[in-house]
Amino acid sequence: MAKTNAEKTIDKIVKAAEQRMRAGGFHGFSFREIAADVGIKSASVHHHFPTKEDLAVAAVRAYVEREIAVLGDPNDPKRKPSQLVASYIDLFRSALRDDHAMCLCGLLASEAATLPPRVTAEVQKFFERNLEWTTAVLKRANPDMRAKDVRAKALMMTATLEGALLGSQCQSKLDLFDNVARELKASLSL
Amino acid sequence: MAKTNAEKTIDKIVKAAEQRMRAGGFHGFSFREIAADVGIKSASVHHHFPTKEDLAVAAVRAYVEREIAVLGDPNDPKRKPSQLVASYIDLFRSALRDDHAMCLCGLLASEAATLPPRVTAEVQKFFERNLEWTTAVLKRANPDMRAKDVRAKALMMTATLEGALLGSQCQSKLDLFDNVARELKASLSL
DNA sequence: TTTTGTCTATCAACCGATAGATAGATGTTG
DNA sequence: CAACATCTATCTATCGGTTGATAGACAAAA
Repeated sequence: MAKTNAEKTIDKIVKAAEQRMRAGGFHGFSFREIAADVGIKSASVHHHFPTKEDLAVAAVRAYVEREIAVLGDPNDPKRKPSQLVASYIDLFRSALRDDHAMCLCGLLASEAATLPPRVTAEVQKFFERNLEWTTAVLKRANPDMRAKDVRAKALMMTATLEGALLGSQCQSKLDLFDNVARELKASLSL
Repeated sequence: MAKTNAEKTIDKIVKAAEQRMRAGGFHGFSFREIAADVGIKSASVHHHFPTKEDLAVAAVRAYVEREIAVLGDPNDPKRKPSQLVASYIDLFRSALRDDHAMCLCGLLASEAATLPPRVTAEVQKFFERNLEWTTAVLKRANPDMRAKDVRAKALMMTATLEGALLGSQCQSKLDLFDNVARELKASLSL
């Protein structure tokens, strides 16, 4: 089923909002900038997303859905846990290498205190979904480990990657990220 | 030597700017908000800090100097490396517990792409100074390790703590941070 | 004909920044 | 010491520009 013109416009708006937010956060972009990116007027953006909160929520949802889809099933027997971890790391790495940008939800999480409530809620979902996925993978890799310890390892994995993204993009050095990723892999003993 | 009234005002402005930025980033605060926090008018803030960039630079500098001063000498023979690491972790933890806020430089690093150049430069210095300190500590703890590996471990330590701050403050759960911190300590084998 | 997506035009509020007045502190000179 | 001059920190008032958001016209599509 082909997309209607309206759906194409909406996709373009959401994509532009994601990119702008990944560069400057929720307070760092405007409807007029988004409109210019897409090639329409700001009133037309408001027609699809009445408020800035609506637009940000849509952008975060799309981002999270895309991420979860790329990661796939953590219990897929055709993929080894070590491969899944590697693909998880590579997902974060690609944000830096391909988009030269932060993880959208990492950036928004840091602004959480000043975000509209529904945006904060969507960002929280990102971390919950990540924790489910990473916990499932690490549970497969460490079947004998206590659930609490698996969870702690899973938390650390995401935290380390988000933090590595922070530091690396500030200094725009991909090798910083790679050093951290290598060390992380080692500490997970996979 | 006592502080003049002007110095007191400047301190209040810088402190307010730090707090506002730690909540909403560079694009998330205004001169009028700062002025209201301090109890003066926005024109008076401009008198001390002509541009927003100037104010942000001053806030970051003060933040970094304070952090380095709290950490102290990484080679102080009276403090064991494990104690120094514990105090480093606690520094990040206190941001969450006492201020209910992000690390200023962690937040600004994520906005780096849209920051005025001198602000980005100060934030980079934060990470450089942190890397010097953590490398010195971990070198003491692992005298036989190759310098490159020590550096990687040091990078991971800061990255993990910044990332833990991100996730924890978004969900406003201190125990998330503590779980990550415990796991980090374990992986450093101290 | 109704619905939909876009437009133009506009709003009040807020933004960073500047100009100029004023009062008080500080310093200089007779 | 007294008188004058300068400097400093604040104020009020305002600038041009931007912000998120709304109203209403219009054309195309269903």
